[in-house]
Amino acid sequence: MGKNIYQKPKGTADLMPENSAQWHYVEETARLLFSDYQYHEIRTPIFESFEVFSRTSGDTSDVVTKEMYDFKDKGDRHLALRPEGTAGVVRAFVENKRFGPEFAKPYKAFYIGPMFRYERPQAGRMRQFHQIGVEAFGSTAPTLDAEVIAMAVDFFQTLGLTNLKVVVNTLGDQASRDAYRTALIAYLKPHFDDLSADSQVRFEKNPLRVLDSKDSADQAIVDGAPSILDYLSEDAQARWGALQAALEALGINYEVDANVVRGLDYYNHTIFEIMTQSPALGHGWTTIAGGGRYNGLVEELGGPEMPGIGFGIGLERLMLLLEAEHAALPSTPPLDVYVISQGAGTDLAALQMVQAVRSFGYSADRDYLDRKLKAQFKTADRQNARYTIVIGERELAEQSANLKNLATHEEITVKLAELYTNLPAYLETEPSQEEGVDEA
RNA sequence: GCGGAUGUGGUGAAGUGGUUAACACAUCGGUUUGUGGUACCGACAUGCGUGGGUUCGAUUCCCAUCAUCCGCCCCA
Repeated sequence: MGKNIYQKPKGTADLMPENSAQWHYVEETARLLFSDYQYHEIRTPIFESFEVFSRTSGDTSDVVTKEMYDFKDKGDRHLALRPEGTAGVVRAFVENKRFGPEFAKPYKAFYIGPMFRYERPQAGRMRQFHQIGVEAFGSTAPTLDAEVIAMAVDFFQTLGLTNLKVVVNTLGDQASRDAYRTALIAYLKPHFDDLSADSQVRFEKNPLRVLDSKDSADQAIVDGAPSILDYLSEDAQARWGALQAALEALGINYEVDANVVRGLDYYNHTIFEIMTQSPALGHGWTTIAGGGRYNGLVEELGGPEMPGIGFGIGLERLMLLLEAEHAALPSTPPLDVYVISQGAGTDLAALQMVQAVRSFGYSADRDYLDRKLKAQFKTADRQNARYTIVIGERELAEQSANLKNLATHEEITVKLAELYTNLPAYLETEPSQEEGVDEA
C-alpha cells in the first residue's frame, strides 16, 4: 500500500461502474421525454468567460460573489467554471446567432452536465454537481411557460415521483418589480431591528429574498408584507392571468406563492419551483426543480431583444430522492453466457467462444484467472448468467462444448462449429444487453 | 463564510497507553479426481485518515491538517 492515497477534491464524487446505470436511466428518460417536446441537447463549455456569469446572474447572488470557481488561465483570461447552465446556453444562442429568422421560434434546447459551486457540501449538494435543464428562446407566450412547467412535471412523473407540488409566482416586468421593491423596502424598514441577522443582510443586498426566509420571526413579518401581485403592471397582470389559465387547461395542480423568489437575478415574469417532501432531502418541502423567465438575458449578452424561459433540475438531489422513494430504477443487466474453460489448450478456445457469443449480440464473460471449475460456476451464478458453455480438455478433444441452462440445469453437448454458426438456436433467450427497468 | 458530529481491513463494526487489533459479511482456497446459490475448514489490516507532539512505549492522550456526514447562508 502506498502512503500517498490521493483523495478526490472536497465536494466531488466518483460515479463507479456499478452505479452508473441509474444515472444513465434518468438521463435517457430526460432525453426521450424532452425530445417529445422537441427539445434537443446542447453542449456548451464547462468554463466560460467570467463575465458571462457575472453579467447574467447578478452581483447580489452568492453564486457569483462567493461561490464561483474562477481563475486566470495562462493567457490571463478571467474564466469561471459554470455555476449554472442558463448563462452558457444564452451565450451560445447569441454567439451562434440562433436568434436569426431562419431558426424556428421558440428555439429549444436542453442540457445535461456538471456545474460547479464553491460551497460546503451537504445532502445532495456537491461542489461539482449535475443539472438537467431546458431553455426556450423567442416567445413570450404564457402557454409556453405552462408547457415548460408541464414538461418538468412530466419528467418527474415519468420517473415515478408522485408527491409533487408546483409553486408559481410572477415577478412582473421591470416596472412592476421596481415598484414592488420600493414598497417592500418601505414596509420592511420599520421592522429592520426585528429581522434575523441573515435577513438584515438580505435587506441590504436583495430585499426580495427576505420573503423566503425560513426564520419564523421573519416569516411573521413577511406575512404582513405587500404582495408583488398587487404591483403588477397591466401587461404583467395579463400574462400572470394567462399563465394560470394555461396551467388550469393542462390540469396542473399548482399553488401560488407570492413569496417565492428565485436566487438568480435574471428572472422576470413567471418563476416556478417544483417541490417535494422527502426525508432524503431534509425536512418539509424542498425544491427539486426551479426556473422561470429571463426576458432580458439575451440582450444582456449582446443579442437582440429576445425572451427566454427555462428550468434546472439538480441531479444529485433527484437521485437521492428516487432512491428514497424506491422509484423505478434500472436493474443490473443480466449476463447471457458465461464461458468456462478448464485444462491445457482451452484458454484460446474460450477466448474465441466469448467473442463468438458476443458477435451474435449476446453478452458474454469468462474467467481470466485460471480458476477452478467450481469457482467459475460460482462466478457464473453470481453474475446471474443464463447459460454456461464449458470447454474443457475433453470437449476440446472432440471439438465440442457443454451448454448448460443454469435455470433448468439442463445440459447438452454441441459441436463448437455448430455454436459458432448457429448459437441463437440453442439459447432460449433474446440478447439482453438493454438495461431493463425494475419497479424496485 | 459559520456551527455540530465522525474518520479502524473490500464492507459493517468491536477495542486497548504496552508484546499476536475482536466479530460478522464479502473475497479467495480447501472438504480426494471437471459443474453453480447450502454446510464445514482455512487464509485475509506490520495497520487503526494524514502530519506533528507528549511518553520508556500510542491505533488508544494532545495539536494541526485533510476528508466525510448533518445544519445555516445560498441554491439545484
